[in-house]
Amino acid sequence: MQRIILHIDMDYFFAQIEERENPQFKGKPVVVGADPKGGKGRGVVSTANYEARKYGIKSGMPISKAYQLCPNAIFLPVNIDLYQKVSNEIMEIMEKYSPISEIVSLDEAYLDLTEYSHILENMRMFGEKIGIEKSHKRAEKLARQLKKEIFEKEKLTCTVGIGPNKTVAKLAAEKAKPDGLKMVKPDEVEKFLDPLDVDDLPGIGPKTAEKLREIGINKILELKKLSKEKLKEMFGKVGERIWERARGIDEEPVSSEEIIKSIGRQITFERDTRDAKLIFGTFEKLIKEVYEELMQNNFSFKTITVICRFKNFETHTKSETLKKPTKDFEIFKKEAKKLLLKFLIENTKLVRLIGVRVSNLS
DNA sequence: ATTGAAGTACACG
DNA sequence: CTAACGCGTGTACTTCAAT
Repeated sequence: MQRIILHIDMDYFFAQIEERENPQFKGKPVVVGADPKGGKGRGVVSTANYEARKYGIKSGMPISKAYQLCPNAIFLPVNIDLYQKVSNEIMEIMEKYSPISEIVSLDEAYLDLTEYSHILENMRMFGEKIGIEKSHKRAEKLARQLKKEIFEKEKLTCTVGIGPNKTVAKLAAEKAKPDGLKMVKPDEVEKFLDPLDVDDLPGIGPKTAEKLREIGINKILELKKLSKEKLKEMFGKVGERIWERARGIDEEPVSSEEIIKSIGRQITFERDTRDAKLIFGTFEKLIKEVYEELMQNNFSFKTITVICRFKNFETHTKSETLKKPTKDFEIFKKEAKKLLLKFLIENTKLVRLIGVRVSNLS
């Protein structure tokens, strides 16, 4: 079955909302993220608008580096409640366009329009059977309409990619940003993918891209020369997915069902520390937050994992799996603290980050 | 031989 | 002074042990 998948991606989402709320920011570099604290901040950039990007500022970058690049930018904290509210409104609009949708994050979603086209075909609307060509025309029209509705109701722009599957739709959107609309039809997939960089493909991150670069592979066209077996040998199971994606093959369905598999919290201290009072006090807060979320979902847990990152960035985990699933807060607290204490006993380095996670939920 | 547990690596938004 | 690297969640891998 030939599908028609849309990927909807809001443009520089957090920063665009801040521009909307504060029109005086328009045309100026805006950086949403951690507090730069005069260049000493420890967090990272969440989103930067295009003016800020001109200075080389990108999401994920340490906020201290962003501050170096443009100290005069407008630095704003992440107002997640506002972004969540706006996101909900947008997703509600989006979901009217198809019963098959998938929300990926606050600012990204997929829609499967195949059904829609299919229904039209079978209905023989307007007295004629609608062929694949017309289905694509209709999908594009719907995408334009969706963009228009989001802009009129929310005063925010987005980019829509259309393709035969999620991978191609996402890449199409990626290449059409900002405020764009791009359709890649089934017979155009190869021509579209070949010149792209390998790390454009979902599943290829910095490490994988570097390994490929080492053997002289930079573009997807070159990546296709590697056999499935070779990629499997290099990257395991992921390698096979890479082989498929390089050829525009991706059967992943658009699906809204999400199963929570773990819940956790972690925090980086303002300064590296060995202060037991501070460490355990902070740890209790994390435990409480995790437990609260656990109870909101009425979950039992079986496995507790404690994460500890030291001054030198070495990160370690310790975990314990209980005999039986439980929802008991005291057991959670006691076991988690026991694990954290082990770290503090076997290691005297300053602590940068601590975290706690529960999994094996039921 | 299979399963489970512990710990780590990597990816993504 | 000796660079700088958050948070939350997921998958997959390796290693080791128990059944």
